[in-house]
Amino acid sequence: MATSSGPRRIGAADSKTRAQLLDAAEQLLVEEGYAAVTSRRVGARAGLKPQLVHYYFRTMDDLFIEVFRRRADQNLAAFERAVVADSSLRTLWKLNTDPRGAAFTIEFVALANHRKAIRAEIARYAERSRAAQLEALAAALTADGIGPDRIPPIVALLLMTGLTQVLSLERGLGVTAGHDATLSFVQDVIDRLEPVR
Amino acid sequence: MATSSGPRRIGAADSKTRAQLLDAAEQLLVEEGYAAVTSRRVGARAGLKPQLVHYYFRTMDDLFIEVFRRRADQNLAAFERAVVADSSLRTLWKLNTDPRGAAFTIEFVALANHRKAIRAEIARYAERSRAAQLEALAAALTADGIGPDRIPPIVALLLMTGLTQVLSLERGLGVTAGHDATLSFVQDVIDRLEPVR
DNA sequence: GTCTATACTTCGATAGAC
DNA sequence: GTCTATCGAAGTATAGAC
Repeated sequence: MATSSGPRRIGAADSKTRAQLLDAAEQLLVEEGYAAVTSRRVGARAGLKPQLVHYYFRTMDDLFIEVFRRRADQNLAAFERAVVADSSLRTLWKLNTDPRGAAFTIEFVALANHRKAIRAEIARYAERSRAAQLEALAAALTADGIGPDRIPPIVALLLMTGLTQVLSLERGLGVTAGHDATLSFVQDVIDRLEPVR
Repeated sequence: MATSSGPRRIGAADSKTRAQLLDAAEQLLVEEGYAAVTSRRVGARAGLKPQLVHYYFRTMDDLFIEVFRRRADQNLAAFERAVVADSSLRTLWKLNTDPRGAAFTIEFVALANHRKAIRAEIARYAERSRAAQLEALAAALTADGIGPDRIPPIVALLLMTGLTQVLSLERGLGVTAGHDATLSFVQDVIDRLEPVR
């Protein structure tokens, strides 16, 4: 049952202003970390009044969730488009090492660590993303003649994900010793499995 | 040259009160994330006045750095003690999968993302830790008959680090599909290289 | 070494006029 | 849909008495 005067007005989901606020929030998040994403600063970055943040998003958590969902959906769609075009191991590796979005991911994992609503949203995306990647990788390994007895696809996926993750994380710290050697080692393995013609 | 009245008093490094504040800060960090580590909450957790935080640590950044340094030194010392006692691949893997300190690491990486002084401190530790682990892993691989032509130690190290990292990160999100299969796969590999007698 | 007191800033969120 | 105005809470940091 609604209260007497209505809980509070909320802006339309297809508003242009709303999209501008999401853009501003995402920029701040990537450039300065989630602590910089406050209603006041998001408003200023968008050239709008901070109160509009609370008009379009009930709480700051809602804003974070919408920022995450928007980007996550885009990433997943891009991955699936790329795999349809070319599902080779080489392509999957290239998609995984794409550095864009590394800062984005780190911030959200940190946020997830102490905000339940956000953790739930990220977990849902992680599972969807995992399923899509596992399917693609399993197919690529089979095509290259690597059966699950050699290495189960899930193991290969976790190794690949972990490796790209640790590389981008260390790069963020300015620690890059051994990175080039590792990248060319992986590239050699792929080149041997999938000779360039 | 010191200013007329002196910049500000600072507490002794061996103070018991100071150690209590560090303990409180570390607990808050692990349990609730770095956003919960405020002078007021640290003071309350330690059963002390919040102003004492500023007496023992000039700024909150200084406090974070001391928290990090203390734990990092302990971890590094423990690693080196363990390796001296037993430097097998099996032991190195076990040390790496130890879940304690996963939350700790995540919080500091997030912090490093937007606080320069902290990033520098973490980078220094990452390099020291990397060198120690690389040395130990290279020796273990050699002892097991795996030459650098099979897999360069740095590659093996980044794979191992990345894998344990992604596993603990996902566990934090509640996403654990495929984890058991992956852990037992790694265990099988180790068991084959280093048969239990 | 610890206390009280306090200056100053920034935050989330809401009410109500336009 | 956007504005002004504002409340109340929480944060960092400092000064100075005890």
